[in-house]
Amino acid sequence: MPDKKTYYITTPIYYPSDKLHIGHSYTSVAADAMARFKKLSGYDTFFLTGTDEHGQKIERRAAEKGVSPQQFVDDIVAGIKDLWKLMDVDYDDFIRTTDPRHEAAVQKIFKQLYDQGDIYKSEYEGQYCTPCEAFWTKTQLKEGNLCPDCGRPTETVREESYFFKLSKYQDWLIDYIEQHPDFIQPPSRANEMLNNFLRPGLEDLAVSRTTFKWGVPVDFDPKHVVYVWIDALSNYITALGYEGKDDALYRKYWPADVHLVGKEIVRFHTIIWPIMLHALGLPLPKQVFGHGWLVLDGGKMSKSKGNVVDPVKLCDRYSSDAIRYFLLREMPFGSDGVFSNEALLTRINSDLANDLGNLVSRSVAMVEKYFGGKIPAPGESGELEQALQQRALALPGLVEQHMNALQYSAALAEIWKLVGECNKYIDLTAPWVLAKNPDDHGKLGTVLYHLVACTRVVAVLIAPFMPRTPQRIFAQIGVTDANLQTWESLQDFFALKAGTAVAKGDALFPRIDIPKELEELAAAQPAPQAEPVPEEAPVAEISIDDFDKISLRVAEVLACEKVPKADKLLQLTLKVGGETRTVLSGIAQHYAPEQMVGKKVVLLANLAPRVIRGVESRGMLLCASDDAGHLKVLTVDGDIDSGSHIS
RNA sequence: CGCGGGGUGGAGCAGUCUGGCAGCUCGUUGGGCUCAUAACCCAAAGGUCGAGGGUUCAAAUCCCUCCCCCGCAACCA
Repeated sequence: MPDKKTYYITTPIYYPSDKLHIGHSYTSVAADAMARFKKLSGYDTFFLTGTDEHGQKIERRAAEKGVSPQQFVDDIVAGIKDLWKLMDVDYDDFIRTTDPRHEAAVQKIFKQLYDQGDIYKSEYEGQYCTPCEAFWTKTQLKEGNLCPDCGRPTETVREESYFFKLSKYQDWLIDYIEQHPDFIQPPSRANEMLNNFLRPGLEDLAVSRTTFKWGVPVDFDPKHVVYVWIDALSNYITALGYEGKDDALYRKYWPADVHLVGKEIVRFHTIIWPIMLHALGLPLPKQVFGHGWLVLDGGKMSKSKGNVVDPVKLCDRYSSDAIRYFLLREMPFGSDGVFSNEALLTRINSDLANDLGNLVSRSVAMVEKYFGGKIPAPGESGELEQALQQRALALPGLVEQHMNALQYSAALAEIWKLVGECNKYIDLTAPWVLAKNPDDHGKLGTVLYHLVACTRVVAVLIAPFMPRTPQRIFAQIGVTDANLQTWESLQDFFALKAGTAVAKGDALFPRIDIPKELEELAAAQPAPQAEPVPEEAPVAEISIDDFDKISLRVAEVLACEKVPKADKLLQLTLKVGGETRTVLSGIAQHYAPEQMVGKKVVLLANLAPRVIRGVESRGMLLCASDDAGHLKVLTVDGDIDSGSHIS
């Protein structure tokens, strides 16, 4: 048997610090559908997913729960695997960065890069927050070098670190990207990478850490662990056995045909990863596809908004096939799409229940009613029949074209055109009229045969997208022979034998009463939860002496204007007793400048001055804010002279 | 001038690269049908294609200017 063409597709490896949400399902379902499609259409396919399990965040999460990091990730990974099972995400391998096979290979990769001089040891100077045990870059820090996590001051610390020479390869990469327009998809993402990162110049990348232990040790310098870049990205080849005992899979499947990634991590996959591979002398993946995000009605998904969409609940309620269909049909793969319950339910009703489900239902019902449940033999084909046959025969090719461009939505739309044609065909031929005249019995048989035959084609083609529904359709139209469920069988429109017994079953997708359903969903929606507050450090008690260090004054806002080019900053001119000062405050999204004028506000008056956006701010306005993001400035209760002291 | 995406009937989108009657799904209205999951089929209404200018026989599409929205970045003492 000749070797089949191979196809290797990957998802990102997810970070198991929390349960996955519908956004993760989106990527995995897309990868799964593609893998299934390629298998169906004759490729030797390999589909990899997995988890990125190292790092400080996991280490800390585990410590908070009082379990070992390994125990912590084991639990979450079990949940992730359950989710993929529920959603029929049928991966060929699940790589965990804690797998010994992976860790060993990562050490070898790291060593090789070091030996050839692409990784060198140096010092990494950064701001370190001791309580959080975390390094932060200059850009991550809050003003005054405060820790963005806990708000406490950080100190400048030099940490020994290994660095990867990205800069050495940047010109090569720019060239490569320009020469390979398909490498980064959609093309807008390539522009983003070139303009934002590559052309301005790359800095060498710190690829090891000494501040936490939960990672792959650098074998020749065990005080270091390999940091996320090399550890995580290399999964795509370590899973195949690269640098392992048996690299047959690597030799067979690498380079990958496509890495599917969310748009937020395109950067790592199109800059760091290609450079790593190139430095190792390995070929690059053929394509990195950055897909869009599911955006919720009310904005991005977040726990504090209480709008995280749980894929498990959706699948339980509507079936995983329905959810998969929605995810793949609703939006073009490269762009963001809105997820709403209403959009989901409308899709399920119109496409799945009304169009497809009802077509199967009415076709099978007529075979039962008019032909005693046996599929009739087709008679002579008229114009309508020939048109249907041609469409059905052309369909696999069209679907394949769209899938090769990762246009899932277009592929499904193409399949649904045939569904639509069938429904129309029923109206045009009016089988219930034919049934009344015994002379038309043959014609009636032709009509019903074509309906069932088209249904078979549809069932075969939707299998990659909706793995469960085809079997339910086959059961109804009497297709038991596996040979009638293959890609090849679609070349013969008449493959289905007359005389086959049909069996009417339950509705494939029961119609949903949308207004009622939306009400129930709203009622079931959990109230917005506060973000679990692991990072909130307890505030230490202070003495009255500590408080005496703080000078609070009443200040009157004389003038106020927006700071140009800053979304959040207002520049206020304040009268504090006899003195006038300028203070900047990040409240522009809550107050218009004119609203502030005349207010008597509370000023932290003895705060060290600071220059922000070129303006010196002398003091800080006191404001109250809640978890939901509301913000109010503090004012005094009634009139009192500006400059008054507050204690 | 920080980077990028977007503005097309009531809603969500395609079409823009490569100029040629403005299209799809949902919704609305009217009609048809009774095999079917109140499903299906047909028809209609509904758009100054964000604004203005330019090129052209012809612009949603190409060029210039401007406005608005969304990410990212910045910023939030």
